[in-house]
Amino acid sequence: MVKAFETLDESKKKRIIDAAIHEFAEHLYEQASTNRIVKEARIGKGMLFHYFETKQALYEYLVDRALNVMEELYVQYIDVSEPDFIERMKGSAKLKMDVYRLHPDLFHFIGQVVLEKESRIPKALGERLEKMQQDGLTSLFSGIDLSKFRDDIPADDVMKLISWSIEGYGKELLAKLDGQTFVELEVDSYWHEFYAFLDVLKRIYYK
Amino acid sequence: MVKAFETLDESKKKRIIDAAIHEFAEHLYEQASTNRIVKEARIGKGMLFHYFETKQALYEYLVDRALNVMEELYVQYIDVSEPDFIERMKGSAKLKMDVYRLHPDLFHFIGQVVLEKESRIPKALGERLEKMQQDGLTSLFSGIDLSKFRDDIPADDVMKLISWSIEGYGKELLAKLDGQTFVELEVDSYWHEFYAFLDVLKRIYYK
DNA sequence: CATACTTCGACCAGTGTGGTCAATGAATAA
DNA sequence: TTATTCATTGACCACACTGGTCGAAGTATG
Repeated sequence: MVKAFETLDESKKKRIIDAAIHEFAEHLYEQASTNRIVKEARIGKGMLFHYFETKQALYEYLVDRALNVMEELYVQYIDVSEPDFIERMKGSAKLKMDVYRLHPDLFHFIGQVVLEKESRIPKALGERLEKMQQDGLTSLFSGIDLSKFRDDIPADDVMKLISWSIEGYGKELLAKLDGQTFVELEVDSYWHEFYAFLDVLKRIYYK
Repeated sequence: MVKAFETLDESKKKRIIDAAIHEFAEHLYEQASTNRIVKEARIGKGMLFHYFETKQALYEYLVDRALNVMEELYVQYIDVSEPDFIERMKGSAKLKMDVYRLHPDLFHFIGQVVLEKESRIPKALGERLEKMQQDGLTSLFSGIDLSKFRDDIPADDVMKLISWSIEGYGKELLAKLDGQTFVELEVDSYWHEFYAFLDVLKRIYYK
């Protein structure tokens, strides 16, 4: 029963969740191994199946948790009232990069869940996930003040071009940061470079 | 011995190669199953190990073959004498998309080979692969006439922005095309749209 | 008929799977 | 103290699948 798991002391709980997320982040459901999870979490095999009835139940618990975390972070970063497209993208990009840097396993885990062809998750969770993706899109592209864009290129194209450019920039940055650890100050300097990059994009694509 | 395999009638040979490439395209080396390969190729298990001594030998044969195909296509599409950046990118994009559409398994297979952390392939093959990647980069970015670019943005940044934009466009196009089959005429219309898109990029990033 | 080559798939030992359960330890209640 | 309850372990289970082997059957050629 999950009850027993919830009343566990925080550190052991975290160890188990981290180990499980890590395993499911690196393998699809079928390939993920409960043996490796208990080993990494440093608990006996029996305990895992005491807390969660089956591998599937564990998986659903993790998906639920991941969705909660993401939904929480989401409102913190995305400002749908901001009419400037690039400014709104700024929040979205920060969200993505922060999640990636702070919780890389969670990031990959959600990726795997989405990727899983035969959806493993019950309808309710699937709908929440889909809603999250849908909201992500609409909250990025709707209610934008299009009049700021240069008008020799259709607004839709401008938004796509800007998105792709930011995506490319983010990927390059992530590759550069890969494996490094950062003090706050250094991270700040990367954000400054990013803001400068966004200004370049404004110069290119705004009137 | 590979000799016996090479003297096989073409259709059976193709069936085996296709099945094997397909399997290694969808799984990493360890996860790829010789059982599934022989099943898909409709041959007995014994035959596979008659033609190739081990799974590893089969794998290396496939990598070699894939490299040959890629090297051949490569010279056909990339014109290093073209000084116009976007024109050169055009060839590269066509190469990528054609390979993806015509030989999607081969495309993914090479991806898996590159991805494989502990390199499975002998040094000689590894060097060929690395050379291919290296050449791919240098032949895209060196010898470009930078004077065409607008000069309020560093040339390096312009090239990156253009690359990212084309990449994004390609990904969107591929998603749109996913699963569809095309007669030549329809494909042409997509290329025309692509050329128009490249003209937009020229308008944006060239003087 | 004999010889050689092709083809098959049952079989091998090994590894790993999700899940169980008898046994022990530890804590609490009487 | 003893009795009871719950936490915890890891050996163990049946099963699935692995890369690779090999004896036998089939086929072609001499």
